[in-house]
Amino acid sequence: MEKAKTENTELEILEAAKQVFQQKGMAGARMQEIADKAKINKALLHYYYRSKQLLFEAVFKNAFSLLAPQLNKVLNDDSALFEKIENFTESYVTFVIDHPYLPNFVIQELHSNPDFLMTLRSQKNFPTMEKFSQQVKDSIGKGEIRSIKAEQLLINILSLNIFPFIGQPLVMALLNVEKDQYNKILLDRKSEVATFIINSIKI
Amino acid sequence: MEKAKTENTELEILEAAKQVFQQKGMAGARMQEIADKAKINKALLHYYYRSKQLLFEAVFKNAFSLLAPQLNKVLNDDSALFEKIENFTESYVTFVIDHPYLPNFVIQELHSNPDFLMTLRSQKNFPTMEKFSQQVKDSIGKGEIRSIKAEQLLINILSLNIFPFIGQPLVMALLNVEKDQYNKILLDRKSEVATFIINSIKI
DNA sequence: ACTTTTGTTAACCAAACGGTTAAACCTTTT
DNA sequence: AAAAGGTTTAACCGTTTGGTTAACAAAAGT
Repeated sequence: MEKAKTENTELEILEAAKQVFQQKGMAGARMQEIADKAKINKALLHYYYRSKQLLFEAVFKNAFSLLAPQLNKVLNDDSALFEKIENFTESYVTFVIDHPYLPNFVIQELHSNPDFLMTLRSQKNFPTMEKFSQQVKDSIGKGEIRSIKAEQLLINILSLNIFPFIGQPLVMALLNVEKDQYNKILLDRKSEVATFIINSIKI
Repeated sequence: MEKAKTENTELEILEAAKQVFQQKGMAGARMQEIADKAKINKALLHYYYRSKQLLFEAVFKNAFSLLAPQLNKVLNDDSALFEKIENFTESYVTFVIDHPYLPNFVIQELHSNPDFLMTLRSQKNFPTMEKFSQQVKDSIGKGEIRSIKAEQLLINILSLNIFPFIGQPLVMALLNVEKDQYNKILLDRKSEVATFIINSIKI
């Protein structure tokens, strides 16, 4: 248990920072609030992470490293196309229930820090299109699906899965439903989305 | 030309505030930056809008009042279902090209101010589902489309149209394309999205 | 045992922030 | 032409913010 306390503090800071940054974003987050949530003195934040910017980047990279495997379920999984779409839709909903603020956080902050992607892309496990593109071409060749560009299909899959969470407040208002009811609608989408996509592309 | 100068200043402030708020959000926006962009003294911001909060609300309501008619093109237009989907997809892309930061801004800020919707919902022209729900039921009854819940279809339509803009930085990174190329992909979606949806639901 | 390193805190600091004030500057009214 | 009213500004104010310091406590090394 030598370094237990040290590593513990460092992780507790990261966990507290994750909560605050993901809910309020870089600009809205306060170092004092993070310190309070981690139950430590504010100076410790700087002892472990130097600056707000670096702490934010630690949180962001950590968040992206959780999101990337999800995206790879579409892009680099070995399963067949239809099965893959079903799996991703199923598992993405579960993923977001476990990390409610994460996708919104990543997408929002990428908007103000587009340069982050340059850093992330060089990292290993960064999702790439090649395998998925080939799979789509093959499926078209075999006559399993109609002709469609892989980029467009990918955008459609991501849109249908991710937007319902990001646009939640707006959609809830349009549908005029409360949180409980909206959650049921989201759970329905576990099957709805896959059906919708496959229906559109299968021959 | 009596009140020309006054109204001009007020509108120039609103325009400058729109740019700053929509790019940086409520928390990230600075009153000084808005004043600089409007080329006036910072005190004038408070002279016309009292506080940052009220100026923000003016910008937000203005933004939503532009977005609402777009949503009504799906929900309260008189055209037939397929035609409506085509029209919306076509006009939404054009709309976002004119107001690049707007949808992201509205959706993001609703996330931190869910209470705003209460205010907005009471406003006239706030989009409602009734007409669209009925239309979907009718289309199913006539055998034009397969059975699908109106809420799910609406979420699908909105997702496919809105997400490609909100998730732009992420999707650009995944597709490994630059802005020019991504814009071409977005323009392709003008037809792609409508085709995708109609393919999925038509019998 | 004691010295050195690592972890933690209270107090502090300069800069940035939203907001206010009082005076100057225009227009319009009389 | 001068009073009156609305418009604009420079200077200022109190608070909050990210970040630092110096002293202290707890381990680790010797």
